[in-house]
Amino acid sequence: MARRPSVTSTQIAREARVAQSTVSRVLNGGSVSPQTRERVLAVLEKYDFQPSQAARSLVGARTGVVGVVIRDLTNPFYPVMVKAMERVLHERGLRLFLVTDVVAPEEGVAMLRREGVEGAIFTAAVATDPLPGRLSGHGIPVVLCHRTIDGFPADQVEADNVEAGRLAAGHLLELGHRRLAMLTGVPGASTAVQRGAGFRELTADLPVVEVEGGFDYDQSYAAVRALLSGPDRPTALFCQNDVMAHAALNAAVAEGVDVPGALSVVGCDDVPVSGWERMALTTVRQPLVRIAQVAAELLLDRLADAGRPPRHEVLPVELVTRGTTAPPA
Amino acid sequence: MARRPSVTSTQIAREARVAQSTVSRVLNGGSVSPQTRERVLAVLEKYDFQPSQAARSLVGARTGVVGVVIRDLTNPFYPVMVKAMERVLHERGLRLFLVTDVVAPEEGVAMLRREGVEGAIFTAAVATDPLPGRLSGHGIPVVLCHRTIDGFPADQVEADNVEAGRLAAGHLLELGHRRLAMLTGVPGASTAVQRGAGFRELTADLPVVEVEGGFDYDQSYAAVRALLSGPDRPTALFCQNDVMAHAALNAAVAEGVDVPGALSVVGCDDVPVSGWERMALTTVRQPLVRIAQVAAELLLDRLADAGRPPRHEVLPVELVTRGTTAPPA
DNA sequence: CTGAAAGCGCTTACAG
DNA sequence: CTGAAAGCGCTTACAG
Repeated sequence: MARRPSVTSTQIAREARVAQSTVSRVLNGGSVSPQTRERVLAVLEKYDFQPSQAARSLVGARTGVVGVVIRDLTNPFYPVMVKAMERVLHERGLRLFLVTDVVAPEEGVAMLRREGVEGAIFTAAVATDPLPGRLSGHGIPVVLCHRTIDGFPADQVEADNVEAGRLAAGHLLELGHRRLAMLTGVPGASTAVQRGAGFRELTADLPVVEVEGGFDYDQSYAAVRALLSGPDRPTALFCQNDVMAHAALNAAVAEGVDVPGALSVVGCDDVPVSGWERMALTTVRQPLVRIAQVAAELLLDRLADAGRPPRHEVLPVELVTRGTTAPPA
Repeated sequence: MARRPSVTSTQIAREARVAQSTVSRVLNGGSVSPQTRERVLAVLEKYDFQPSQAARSLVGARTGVVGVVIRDLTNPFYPVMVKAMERVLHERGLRLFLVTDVVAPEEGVAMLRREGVEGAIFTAAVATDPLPGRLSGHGIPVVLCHRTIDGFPADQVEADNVEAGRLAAGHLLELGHRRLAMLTGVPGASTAVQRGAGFRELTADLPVVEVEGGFDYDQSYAAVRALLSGPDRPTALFCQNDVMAHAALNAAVAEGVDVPGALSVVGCDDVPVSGWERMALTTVRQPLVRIAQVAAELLLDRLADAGRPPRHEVLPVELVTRGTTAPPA
């Protein structure tokens, strides 16, 4: 049950006939004579010694841990981001501590603080979310990634979601659609707000049926089935993210509605699955990996210079036309 | 840069006019008089105090951290497992430290040791993998989950993969297929070996074309396109996991091969995507979530009793018939 | 270059 | 019930 290191630096020191601080120096690149270093290294290797992070964190200036708050790891979107962040963080010797929706939000913040994270990246904050504020209130740097909060005094990075909405609307309008519907995301999420705003900007003179999908597959599937089986079925549907668009595509099959023959569907994100021949989703691509990288880099920069004014990066998006859109019948 | 707790238990103690050890006692449920407890609790709440895990781990009997080694988080398979494990581990107050393929395997083991994990769950070990052995060699309990290693002296849990192969073969044979192909996984992975063995058991008298997909989408996609565009195209294809089956389904579209009209496809796993109307993959379901739960439980039991003989759980599978299989033309 | 010492923030016996 | 003290395994000045 007790989980104590099998060997400690003190034991290494004893066996190498040096002071414990000398072991520490060869471990951390302090000045040590070649002979001594040699001797210590030999013992280090003999035991395959690994210094305790707990002790290091406790005494050192930094813990080397960065928190990453993910909403739902099973959304194909997030693993891609986590991987990208992990790459740049790991390169700089930082470890990452994942907090998912398995723990309650409040508990998540407590965990991050107990863990002594040097900073945290939020990937799915909503405007009303008190957590990022609470963390930075405790002096821990926060980066808002993918979803942002207007006026939040921190580094933020996101796609040009307004433009994404415009691109989707423009594409559908150009094809000749006039009976439009929009499957909306989580109320209050910046991505939902912005994508919706962009879409409405170009469709202001048209009635657009709005249905809430909450960025969730099951909710969207049910909502779209209801929409398609009801009266006044739209000829085109803009989904505020790809997961909802996939749900829509499948719901259409279930309802016997041909896509794109009887219904055009546009998504937003361009996750890997959307490129599959069986899905062939027309969507607006956002630079997923790049967004995650920038988030990690913003945090790194912040850790290097706490006084730097916050930056807000907005990355470009592009329409990817595939097989789910066509002119109305 | 320095990441020190904003408040320490010593400061709390001072403000509450008690000894630091008393603060520790109210935190950990030691015996404290109601009045004293009240007073300390007030200060604790005032600062929203969170004790340092580093200090706790260093002094305490346990770190409360469990390692989970994941091959590729972007395979839809693993997030589901991680989530399930996290649920049961979190319930018992354990945190989980994720190691993905972003770090080199050797480095992964070193990280787990530095982190002082009380145990580790491997989700994608292969027979030749030295890592599980190395970890348990350092006295750290290991559980093999999903993929197992024959004769490895540790707790293991997996699906009945041999039966899975049999079910797939039986289904295809029953439909009347005689020109079969199999898309194989990572050589040496128990899942690949067992599913392959089960499939061959029922098809021993038939020539079965084997193509290596390595459990990887891109590799499988390329392999299946080559297979379908070549001579002697099979009428049925068993894919040793769903990701490869999805690749096959999409490759078939790319090659203009109708499924199930000209080609039947069977997968293995039954990940969520396989149930989508657009995919409708006939597959062998393995109890993903249950496997992950059992893995976590096995580790918990092991931590409670290090001397218990290792258990090896094999969970049942079932055929899920959907739209990608039919009699040969 | 090297050692002795202090101290990080806690938990855990040990007295009282 | 409560406090004083030891100690977890390290890093980091500080002497020599």
